[in-house]
Amino acid sequence: MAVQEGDKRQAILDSAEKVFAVHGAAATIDEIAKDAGIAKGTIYLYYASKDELYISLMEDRISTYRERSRRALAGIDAPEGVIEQLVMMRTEFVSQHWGLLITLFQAGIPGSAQVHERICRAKLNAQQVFLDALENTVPRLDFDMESLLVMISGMADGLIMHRVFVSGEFDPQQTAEEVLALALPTLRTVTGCRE
Amino acid sequence: MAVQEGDKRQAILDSAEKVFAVHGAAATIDEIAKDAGIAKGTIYLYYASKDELYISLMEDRISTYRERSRRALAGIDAPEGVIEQLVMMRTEFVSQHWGLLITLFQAGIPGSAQVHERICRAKLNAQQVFLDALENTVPRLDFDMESLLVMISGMADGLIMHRVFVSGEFDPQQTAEEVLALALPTLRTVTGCRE
Amino acid sequence: MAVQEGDKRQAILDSAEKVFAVHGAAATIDEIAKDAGIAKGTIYLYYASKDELYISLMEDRISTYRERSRRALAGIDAPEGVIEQLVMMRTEFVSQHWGLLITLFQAGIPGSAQVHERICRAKLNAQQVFLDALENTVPRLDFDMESLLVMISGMADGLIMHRVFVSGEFDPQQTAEEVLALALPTLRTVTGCRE
Amino acid sequence: MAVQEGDKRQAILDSAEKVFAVHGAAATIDEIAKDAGIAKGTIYLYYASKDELYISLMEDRISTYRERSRRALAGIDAPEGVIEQLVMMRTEFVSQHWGLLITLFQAGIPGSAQVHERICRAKLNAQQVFLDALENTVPRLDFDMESLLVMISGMADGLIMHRVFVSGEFDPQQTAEEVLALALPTLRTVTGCRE
DNA sequence: TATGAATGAGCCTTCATTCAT
DNA sequence: GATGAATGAAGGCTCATTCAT
Repeated sequence: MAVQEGDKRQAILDSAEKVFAVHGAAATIDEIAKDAGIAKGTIYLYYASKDELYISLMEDRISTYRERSRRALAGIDAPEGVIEQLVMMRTEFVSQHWGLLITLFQAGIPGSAQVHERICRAKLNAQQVFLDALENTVPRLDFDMESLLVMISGMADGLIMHRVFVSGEFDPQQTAEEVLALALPTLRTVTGCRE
Repeated sequence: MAVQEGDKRQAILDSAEKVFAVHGAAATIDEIAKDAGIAKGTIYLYYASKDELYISLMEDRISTYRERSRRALAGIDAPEGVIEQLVMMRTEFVSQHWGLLITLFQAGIPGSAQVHERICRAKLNAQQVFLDALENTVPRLDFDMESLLVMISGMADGLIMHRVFVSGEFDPQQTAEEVLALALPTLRTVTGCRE
Repeated sequence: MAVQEGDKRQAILDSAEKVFAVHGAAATIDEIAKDAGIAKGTIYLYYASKDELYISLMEDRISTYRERSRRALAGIDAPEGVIEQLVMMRTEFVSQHWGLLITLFQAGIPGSAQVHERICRAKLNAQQVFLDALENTVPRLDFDMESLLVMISGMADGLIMHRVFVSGEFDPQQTAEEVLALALPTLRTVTGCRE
Repeated sequence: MAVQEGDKRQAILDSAEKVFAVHGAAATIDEIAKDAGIAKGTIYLYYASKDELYISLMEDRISTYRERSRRALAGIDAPEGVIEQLVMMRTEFVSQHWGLLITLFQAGIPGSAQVHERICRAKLNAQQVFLDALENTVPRLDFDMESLLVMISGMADGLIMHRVFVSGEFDPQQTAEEVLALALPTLRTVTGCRE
C-alpha cells in the first residue's frame, strides 16, 4: 500500500510552494527536498529540472483555480455575477496561496523564457473561463470583452497587492467587496445596463 | 573633458537595465560590465553590490517617473485630468522602460527583503504624487481615495501587461485610450459627477 | 567497502596540511581539493568554510599531540620526566608536522579572531596535560608552574625553530638532547633538587 | 619646505604597522593609504609592492631593535648583563610594537618565500649583536653559544606570548623579571659560575 | 524507486597594481 | 611627485544535476 505516485508529486509541489514562498527565486532543491522529507535525487524522478518543478507548481495551482472558477460560474447568467466570481476567486486564491502572489502575478521568477511562456499560457487558460462566461451573458458590445476582463482583473490585483505588500493587512472578504464596489458600476457603464 | 562621475553611474544603470530586462534576476555583473564596456570591478566603485545596483536602477527610473508625473500634473484641477495623466504616464513609462515592466509594476525580483522594501517605498512615493493631485481635485468622498487610485492603476497595468506579454503588440497611445475609456466612467461613478 | 566518512575527512585534512604548509594563509581551496583528488565542492560537504577547515586541521593535530603526550606521561613521577617528555613530544611533533610548525607553536594565521581563539584553546588544552603532570610531581613551589612550563616550552620551540628555519637541519633526537641539557639543570634550580 | 622623503616613508611604515596589527595578512593597501592620509598610488612610489612594504616595515623595526640593543650592550662585560639586556629589549619591543608580535615571531605572514627569508635574515642580524656580546664576556664554553642564546630568547618569547595571548595582561617590567628569574640561574649552570 | 555523496560550472566580490592626468 | 579611477585575475562558496549503490 505504498504512497501513490500522484501523492508524492503533490507532496513535492506543496513543499515547493512553501519554500518558493519564503525564498523566492533563491529557493533551493535541497530545501524543498528537506521540507518534503525525501532525498534530493527523488525530486528528479518526478520533475526533470528545477524550472520544470516551478512550472508544474504554477500550472497546478492555476489549473485548480481555473476549475474552481469554472464550477463557480456554472449557472451564472448575468455579467455582474461573472465579475463577482472573478473578484471572489482572485481574493480567495491569494488567501490560499499567499506565497505565490508575487510569483503568480509576475509570471515566472526563475527567469527562462520558457518558464515565462508556459505560465502565461496557464493564466490565459484560466482567464478564458471567465471570458467565455462573460461573452455568454452579455449581448454584443462595442467594448472589447477581453480588454474589459483584463482591466477588471487588474483592478482586483492592484488592490490585493496593495493590501498585501503595503498595508500588510489583507482581508479577503473586505477586499473583494471593495473591488466590487468599483467594478460593478464600471461594468454597468460599459454594458449599458442601468441597474 | 573627462566623463562626469554621474555619467558613468548612468551608463552603468543603462546597461543594467538592458541586462536585467533580458535575464531578470539571473543577470550577471559580468554581463552588465561587458555591456557597459567597462571592467567588472569598476561597477563596484559605483555600486556596493548587485542588490544595490538593482535597487538604484529601480529607484532612478521610478523617481524619474515620479518627477515627470509631478510636472505633468501641474495645473490639472479635475479628477479626470489626474487619471488621464496616470494612464498616460504609465503607458509612456512602459514604452520607455519595456524591460522593467514586471519588476516595476510589481515587486523586486532579486529577492532580499531589503530590495523589496526599498522598491516598494519608491513606488509609493511615486503614487503619492497622484494621490495628492487627486485629493486636491475631488471633494470629500466616501470612497477611499488610495484604493481608488490603486485600482485604476491596476486597470492600466493589467491591460498594459496583457498587451505586452500576451498580444505582443503594445501601442502606448491606443492602450492609454482604451484604459481611459473604462477608467473615466468609473471615476465619474465614484465622484458622482454625471459627465 | 566504501570509504568511511571519517577517512575522507582525514584525507582532506592531510591535503590541507600539505598545502597550508607550502602556501600558508594563501593556500586555496582549489589546490587542497586538487591535492586530495576531489572536487572543490566536496570539501564543503565536510567543512563549512576555509577557516573551519583550517581550525579543524589544527585542532586535529593538536589533539593528537595532546593524547600522545597524555599517554607518554602516564607513570612519570619526577619533574625531570615531565620536562623530558615535553621536549620529546615537541620535537617529535615537528618532525611529523613540519609544515605546521609556525602555525602550531604560534598563532592562527588566516586571520579571523575566531580562528585565533579556537587554536589558542586547543594549545592550552594540550599544555594542561603537562601542567597537570608537573604539578603532580613537584612539591609546592614558589615559582609559578605555568610560567615555568611556558618558558621551558619556549626554550624548546626556540631551538627547534632555529634549527628548522636557520640551520635548515633539524635532527629531532639531537635537538631534544640539546634542549634537555639546558632545561633539566634549569628545572633543578627551580625545584631546589640538587641532582 | 616640503616634507622630507624619509619622513613620508616613515609615515607609510607607521600606518602599515597600525593596519597590519589590526588586520594581519588581511590588511589592504587601501587602508594603509587612508591611514597615512595619502593616495594609494603614492605608496607605490616608495615601495614596489605590498610584500616589499611589509618586509621594509619588519626590517625597519628589527633594525631599530638591533641598534638599541647594540647601544644597551655597550660596556656590558658579564654574561648575566647580556642576558638581562636580551630580556629587557625583547619585552620592551613587544610593549612598543604590540601589533607586530605575531608577525615578528612568526617571520612573515603574507607568505612568499622571499618575505620569510628576508625577515629571518633581519632577525639573525639582531641576534648576532647579542651573540657577539655573549662571546666577548664568556670564556670558551662547551655549550654552543648560539643554541644557548636561541633557547633563552625562546624562554622570553614563550612567556611574553603567553602573557599577551592567553592571560591578556602583559606587564613588561614584571614579565622581564620573571624571565630573568629563570634565565639567570640557567645561564650560571652553563657558564659554571656559581653566583 | 530512492538515496545522497560528489561534481564543477559559474557567480559575486576583493584588492594589488597600473597609468593618464 | 601625487592622485585615484580603472583594471582583471583570482578565490571562496553555492547549488542544480548526476549516478553508483
